[in-house]
Amino acid sequence: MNAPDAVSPEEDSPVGAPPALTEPVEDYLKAIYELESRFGAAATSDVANALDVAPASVTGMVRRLATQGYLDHVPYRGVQLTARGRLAALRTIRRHRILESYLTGVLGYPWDRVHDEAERLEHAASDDLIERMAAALGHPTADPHGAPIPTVDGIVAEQPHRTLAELPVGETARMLRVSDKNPSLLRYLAEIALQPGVEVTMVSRAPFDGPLTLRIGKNEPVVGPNLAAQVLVEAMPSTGPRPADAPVSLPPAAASKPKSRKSTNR
Amino acid sequence: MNAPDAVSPEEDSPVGAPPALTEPVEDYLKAIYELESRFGAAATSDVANALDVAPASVTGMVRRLATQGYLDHVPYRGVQLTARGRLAALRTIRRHRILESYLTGVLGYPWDRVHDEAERLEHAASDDLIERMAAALGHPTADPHGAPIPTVDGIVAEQPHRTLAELPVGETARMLRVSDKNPSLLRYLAEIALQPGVEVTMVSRAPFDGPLTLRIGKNEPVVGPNLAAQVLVEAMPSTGPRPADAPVSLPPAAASKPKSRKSTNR
DNA sequence: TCAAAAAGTTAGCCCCGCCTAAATTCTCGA
DNA sequence: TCGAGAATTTAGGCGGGGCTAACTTTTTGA
Repeated sequence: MNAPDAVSPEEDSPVGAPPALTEPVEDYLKAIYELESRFGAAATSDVANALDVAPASVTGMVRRLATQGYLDHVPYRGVQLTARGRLAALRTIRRHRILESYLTGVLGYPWDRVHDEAERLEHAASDDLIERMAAALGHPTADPHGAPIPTVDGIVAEQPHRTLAELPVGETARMLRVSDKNPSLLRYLAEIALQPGVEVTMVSRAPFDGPLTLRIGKNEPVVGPNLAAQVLVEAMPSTGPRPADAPVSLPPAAASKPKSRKSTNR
Repeated sequence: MNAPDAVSPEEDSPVGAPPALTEPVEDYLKAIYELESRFGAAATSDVANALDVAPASVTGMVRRLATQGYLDHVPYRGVQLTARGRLAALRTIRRHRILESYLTGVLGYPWDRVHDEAERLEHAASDDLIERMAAALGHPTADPHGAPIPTVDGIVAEQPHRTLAELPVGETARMLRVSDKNPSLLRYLAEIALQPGVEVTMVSRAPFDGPLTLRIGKNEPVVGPNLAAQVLVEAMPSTGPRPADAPVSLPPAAASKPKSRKSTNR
């Protein structure tokens, strides 16, 4: 029997099953998503930089992804995810963050070493495995670095925030989040006990972009403005009323199981 | 400075770090290892069959792996792993089996569903992760299907065995092992409680290759000779003296943590 | 305003895995 | 022993993902 002309005789299931993206494709979508949410758009060179490939390679991949409906591409202008692309990206990000949570929460990984491992596992783990891990952790809403974990259907609870560098002298805020991509930064933060959920006070600020003195618990570490700019804290002082509209993602210091959590640095 | 002529200016570290095999390469080596230990040699068509690729593809890959020193290839004759290839294969197999053990032992996977998951994860998990999982399980020596887990330096404790089909009427033996690759078989075995470590008695045997009646605990399931041929049991009746030379791999029913283990089938 | 620099794209190429079709070699039974 | 059929290899291709070099477009600052 020959194919009828009405029904598209494509090979994949009608609806629901995602078409099984390749590893590089997942990486591109994830990187573009992150650039987009950071800068509003993703430039070719930024994507190239993020993925450590040549700009020409990005152009090629972007064209392919555009024809497949994952993104819109205006030549020389930039790239933007479609709803489809965004969902795919968020799926990968969910996997990544749940994996990071599991590795620290259950397997005792230090928080500076989970990124690379999750980066590889996120492409290999089945949905079933990811959900089992999430369940084992009590369905955490943020990863060990404070990044919110998207839901299965791609909803992310982004918290309003400012950087620690912006915290006025005398004010106290709760540490919210830090990038998972800089191991040595993470090791240092662990050393001064600056982790998501912890309260930090701006004690003083040296002039001309000089070092900042913080109070964290009983200690008063002095940090550079560079570092402080990478640490996100709550938008409002913790004494103020919490904004009721934004869904609250518990930072993992509070959200993760009372499991060991000893020695986050090695 | 230009390269001196004595030292090979290759890119990888001098010794110790394996050169990072691709996923297909790991699959080929593993498949060839398994065929070799089952039949003494690996035929092109068997490899093609095991990996579900065309025979011509196997020839191509085999040539490449031979030039890289993972195996010896005599055209039209067959293929054999070198020490290097065997070690690489065993590394993958170790990962696979530890993953299977972890998935059932910690994450509650039924034993018929771990194979596919492990098949993907084995290429992505770091050595560190694998060893953490092994440690969490108390360093098991066999996977949930009874297959021995190679050590880090590639030593496998193969147990002497016979198939359940060969067990004489009236004799009892301990179930040792079954392939992890046939989910429906595994589900059935779980149903009749025939799992590694369990004692099984051959009650009777119908003539002309007819069905076999077993005793497992209080039950007397009747199974076909086909099924029985796929189940490995101890070589010696459990009443005889255990051979002292062969290192004993505890089957996971005894070896794995007293962790839940509830509901191995789903 | 306008030219140089920066950013992006095209052209052309490579390697890895895989495929089919067409040889070639091996094996086995008549 | 010899020829058909089975197994294997070669030839020729393909797509994915990556690269460099050369070209175009955009941006920028003098």
